[in-house]
Amino acid sequence: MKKQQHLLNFYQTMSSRLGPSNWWPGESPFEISVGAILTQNTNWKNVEQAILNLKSRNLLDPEKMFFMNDEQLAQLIRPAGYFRIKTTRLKNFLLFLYNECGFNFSILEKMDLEKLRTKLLEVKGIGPETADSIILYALNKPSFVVDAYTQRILNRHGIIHEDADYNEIKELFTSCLPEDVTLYNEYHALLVRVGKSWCRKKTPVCNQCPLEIYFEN
DNA sequence: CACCAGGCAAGTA
DNA sequence: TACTTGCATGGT
Repeated sequence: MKKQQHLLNFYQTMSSRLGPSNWWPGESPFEISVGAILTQNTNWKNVEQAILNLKSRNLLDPEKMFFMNDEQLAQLIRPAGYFRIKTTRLKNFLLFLYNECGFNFSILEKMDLEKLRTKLLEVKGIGPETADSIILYALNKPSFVVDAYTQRILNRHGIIHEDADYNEIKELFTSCLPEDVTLYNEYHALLVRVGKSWCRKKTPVCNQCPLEIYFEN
């Protein structure tokens, strides 16, 4: 079967079994962007606590965080792990925001997608997944997000080779799917939900994974 | 105890 | 260029 058909069937199977995801959890483009940086190689539960630490003090605000002392910010985001490096990464991103749009996300939304992505990738601490997460989930522009779960799930179903890199996997999705923000949003959300439940790192197969069930049919 | 979590950059050869 | 290591908390 063609890869495109597989990817479309994956989506149908996950969507019908799991229902809508309503992603990304977060109340504003800024909160979503902060979450995208904090969740790098980190359990989302830990990120929630870090964001709550900021929110409860009314400090989840780009200007306040920009001028916040590094040590204070580090202590607030500590539950998210890698807290020193992530403090620097957040500050780098905040400087980017100040320079590009004066902390006004609606200006970012008007930028050309590829130009924006290139500029985000120039920020130290923002790699391809974080950039795409910000573009897709905070700015609602169509840039497919690839993560470790995506790679693992596709690999175990023989859709991609073991060492396929980020751009190769991203290109597979963008070449097979219509360029649609809602579809990109929901597809990645579903893959993460499936991955969290069924597709651990050292488990050779995705036990009871909906996609396995799809393959049995 | 080992292993993992919605990565990324810097160091080494 | 290709591989390795550091970053760190909190849950199973």
